[in-house]
Amino acid sequence: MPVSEIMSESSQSKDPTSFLSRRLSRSASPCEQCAVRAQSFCSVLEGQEFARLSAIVTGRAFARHQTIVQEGDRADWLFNIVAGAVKLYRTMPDGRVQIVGFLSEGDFVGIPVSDIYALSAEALTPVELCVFPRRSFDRLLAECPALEHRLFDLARTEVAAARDHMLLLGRKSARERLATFLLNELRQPEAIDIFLPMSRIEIADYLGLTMETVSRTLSALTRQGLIALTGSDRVRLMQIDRLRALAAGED
Amino acid sequence: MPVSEIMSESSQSKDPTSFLSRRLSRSASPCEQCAVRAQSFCSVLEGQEFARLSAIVTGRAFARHQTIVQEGDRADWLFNIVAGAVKLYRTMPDGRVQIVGFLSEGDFVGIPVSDIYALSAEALTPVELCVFPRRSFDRLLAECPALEHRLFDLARTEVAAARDHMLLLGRKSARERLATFLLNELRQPEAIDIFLPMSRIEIADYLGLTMETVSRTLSALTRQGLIALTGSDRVRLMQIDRLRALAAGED
DNA sequence: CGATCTGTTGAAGTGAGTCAATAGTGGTGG
DNA sequence: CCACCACTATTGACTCACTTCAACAGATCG
Repeated sequence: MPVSEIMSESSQSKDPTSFLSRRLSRSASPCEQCAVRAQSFCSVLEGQEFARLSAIVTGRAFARHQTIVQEGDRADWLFNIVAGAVKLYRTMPDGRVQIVGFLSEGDFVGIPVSDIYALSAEALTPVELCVFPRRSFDRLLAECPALEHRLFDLARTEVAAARDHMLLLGRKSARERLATFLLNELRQPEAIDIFLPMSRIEIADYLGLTMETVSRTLSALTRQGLIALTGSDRVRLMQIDRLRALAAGED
Repeated sequence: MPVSEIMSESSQSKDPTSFLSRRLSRSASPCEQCAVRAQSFCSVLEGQEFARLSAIVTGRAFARHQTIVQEGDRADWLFNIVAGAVKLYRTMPDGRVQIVGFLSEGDFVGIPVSDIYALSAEALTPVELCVFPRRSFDRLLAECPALEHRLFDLARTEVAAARDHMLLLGRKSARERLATFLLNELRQPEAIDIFLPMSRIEIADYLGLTMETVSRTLSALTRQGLIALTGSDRVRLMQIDRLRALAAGED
C-alpha cells in the first residue's frame, strides 16, 4: 500500500481512533509510570490534578508516514509525544511544503489557537502518543494555573524558536542553514553524533531549500571536513566551532 | 545626527529612562483613561489588580528610528504600545537583518523568554509606550491567572503568526510575499487602503528580500492593476481577490 | 534651491532551483 | 542468502528568480 493512499485515508478520518492508529492498552493510571513525564508539561501536575489528566488520556500509536492531524481538520485532540519523532508542517495548494518544526519524546503538540488545526503532523518514525480530548483538556487548563503557566512557558519558547527560524529562512545561505540545523539537532551539548529521522526532502522543506541543495551542501561540508556522513541518516560534527561560526554567519 | 549614532548611543544605555526617551507626565492613575486599553492585554485586569498594574507603569516616548530595546541587553522592561509603530528584528554580525514583526497600538512587546532580549525593537514612527519593570510585572503575573491567561493567548497567536511567516519566507515567491504582506497590513477587513509606516528596506527585511526586489515587485503589481501606489507609503488594493489567490499560492 | 535620503529602474551576476541521469539502500521473495 | 525492485540520495548540466552594482529620479528639508 503506497504512502499516498495511507495519507489520503488518514485525511478522511478526522479522528485519531481511526483504524490507522492502534489503541494502546494501558493500566488505569497510565501516566504514573510514564517514561517521558519528567520532561513533559504534565510534570507540573500533582495529586488531584494529575489524576484528572490521567483520567482523560488515551495512548495511541502511529506508523511511520502516517498523518496524525491534518491542517483544516477540527482541532478536537491534543497530543504529547511519548516515543518517536514527528514533523509539523503547512502546505500550499500546489504542493509546496514548509515544515515548521520537528518534535520528539516529551514534546507537546497543539498548543491550540483556534478550533481548526493550522498545521499537519506526520510520524517520521513509529510514534506513541498521549491523546487528550480538547474539551476536557481545556477544562483542566481553566482550573489549573500551574498547567497554564507551564504551557505559557512552552509557547514562549516556541515563539523564540520560530523567530530564530525566520532569521534562518529569510537571511541565511544554504551552508548556514545546514550548519544551524545540524547544531540544533544535537540533543546533548557534548555530543557530536546526530541521528536524522527525516529524509533529505524533509530537511529541505524545513530549511526552505530543495532536496538537491541539501544533499549538495552536506557533500560540500563533508568535503571540507566540517562534518562526516556516517550513513545517510547519521552525521558526525567534526569541527563544531567552525560550524557554530558558520551558523551564526561569521564566515 | 545620523541614525547609526542614535543606535549606538542607545545600545550603551540599557535603560529606557535614557536621555533618548522622553518621560511622559501622567496622572496618578494613567491607565484609567488609556485610549488603547480596550485592545490591550491590560483590559483583562480589574479593580485591585488593575490598580497594581497602573502603579508600576510609566509612560515614555521615542522618536522615529530610536532603538527601544536591543538584542543582548538585559530584559528588565516590558512594553505596551500606546501610539505609533515598532519593528522587531534580529541581526547577524555582518549586518543582515530579519524583521520578525511590525507592531502598533495596543500590541504588547516582550512576552519574555529569558533574562536577555532576543530581539531589538525600533520605533518606525514617533512612539508612545507603557513601560513595565520586569520584576514587578512578573510578580503581578504570578498572582493573577487572568493576566497569564491573556498573555498565553497572545503567545499562541504569535506562534501561529510566526509559522505563517515561516511558510512565506521558506516557500513563497516575491510576488506572493508582497501580496501576503499587503493583505496582512489591512487592519479592517473592508478597507482597501494601506498606510505603510516602514521603508522599502524594512519591508524587504521583513519578507526576506532586497529593497530592489520589493520596489520592482510593487511596480509590477501596479502595472498589472492589482494594486495602486498612491504615494510611496500608501497602497490601494485594486483587486483583493486576485491578491488573495496570489498570497495563497493559487496563481 | 541645492543637499541628502529614499525609492525606482536597468544591466549583469549568482546561488539555489530544475531537470535528468546515476548510485546507493533496504526490503522482499524466490 | 542473494537478486531484484522500489525508493532515496547523490551528482551533473543548465536555468532562472532574485541579488548586486550602478545610475537616476523624487521627495523632504534646512
